[in-house]
Amino acid sequence: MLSPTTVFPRNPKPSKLASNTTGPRCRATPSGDAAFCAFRAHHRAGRSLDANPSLIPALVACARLPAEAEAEAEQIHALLVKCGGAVSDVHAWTSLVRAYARLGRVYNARKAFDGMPNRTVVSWNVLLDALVKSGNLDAAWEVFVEMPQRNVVSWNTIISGFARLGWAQEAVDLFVEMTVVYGLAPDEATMVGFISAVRDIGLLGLGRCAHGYVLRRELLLDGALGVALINMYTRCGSMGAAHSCFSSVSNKNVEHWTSVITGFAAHGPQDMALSLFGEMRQLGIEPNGVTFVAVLNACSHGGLVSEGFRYFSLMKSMGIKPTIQHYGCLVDLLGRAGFLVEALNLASNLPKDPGFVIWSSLLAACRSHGNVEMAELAASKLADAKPSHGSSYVLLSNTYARAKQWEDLKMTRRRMEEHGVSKKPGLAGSR
DNA sequence: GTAGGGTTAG
Repeated sequence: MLSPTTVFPRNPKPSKLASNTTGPRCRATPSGDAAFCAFRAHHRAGRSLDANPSLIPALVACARLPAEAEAEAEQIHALLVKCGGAVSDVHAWTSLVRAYARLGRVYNARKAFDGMPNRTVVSWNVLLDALVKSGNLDAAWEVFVEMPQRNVVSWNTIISGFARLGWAQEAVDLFVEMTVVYGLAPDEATMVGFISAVRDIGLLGLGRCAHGYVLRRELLLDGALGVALINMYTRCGSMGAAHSCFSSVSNKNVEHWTSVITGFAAHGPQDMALSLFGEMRQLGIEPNGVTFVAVLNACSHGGLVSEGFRYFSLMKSMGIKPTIQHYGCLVDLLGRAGFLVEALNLASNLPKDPGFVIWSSLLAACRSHGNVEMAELAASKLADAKPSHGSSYVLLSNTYARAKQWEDLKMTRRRMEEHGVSKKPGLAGSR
């Protein structure tokens, strides 16, 4: 850690923000935030932390820019440690807990919280959020139960936490408890968490009810709420509802567009996905890497091989770095279209480990194009990547069945039993 | 001057 007396790093270019600050002249820090500058100026002028009017803004900046503000955050951290419990203001303490949390120092956040002279429901909510964000749902739940008061924000934090970390049913139950037992009115953020949970369970009817509530309350679809609703409908395969919901969003951002494009890419018509992508670009909305996953997926499901590679080049020319998902789409694109050798070539020469999704995509392509030899290769790669993956055996035996290789089929079934792999039918699938 | 939300390859 840096010592409290280390000088803040200097930036050769003074920022616009810095010239607006009062107090002694100073230059902007590399993070470009005037708050640190002002904080440092007051510190240099000999003010104690408690009397530094820029303490909270500086801590807020640490929380907002955790990556860029690391040096600044470390120094404020050091100053706070040195001053012990000198800071008495509950807002400053709360900002400190949040700054630690956003910097990934959950232990420090907890320590600071424990040392607070007094707490408000906001302080509790900050701690709760810190624990949820760190993925420690057990600790978060303990805090939620222990809190002296809870408000809508507390409920939203725990509900969205459960939903995000894969506990959708629990999130739905908590939503019911909040609304029915405690009589609290859900707001935008509550509905986002609830609708995401409903989406994961696939409860379209409950999703429609949630949409109805959103309309009655006239909640804004501009932000995350619109995205959550569109996504819920697309995952349930209700593309008509997804599209009309998308159309009703007044200020569409890249995530609204990406959600609806993802839906048409998966469920068709795929040219709808591509024309929406064109429309989006004409409106000047910048696609991101996720948008291109959807676009490539549309090409793959629509059998548009050369278009897919054109979009892939376009993506790179826009400065977006391809990820394993993009390569996965390309392998799928080639494989589905019957270019099995090219697909295998691409899969074998990826910068990263292809992972089980790519091998199972290739295996599925081998099955539908009847290439037994390559199917065996893909199946063995898939078994290496994910030994318990039942679909590997199923796809392979389907391939043998198509090729009428009954002995190989029997052997595969036997191996499946030996490994204790079973394929659960229908809804209770591998997810 | 302190709190909560969303899109990703089979």
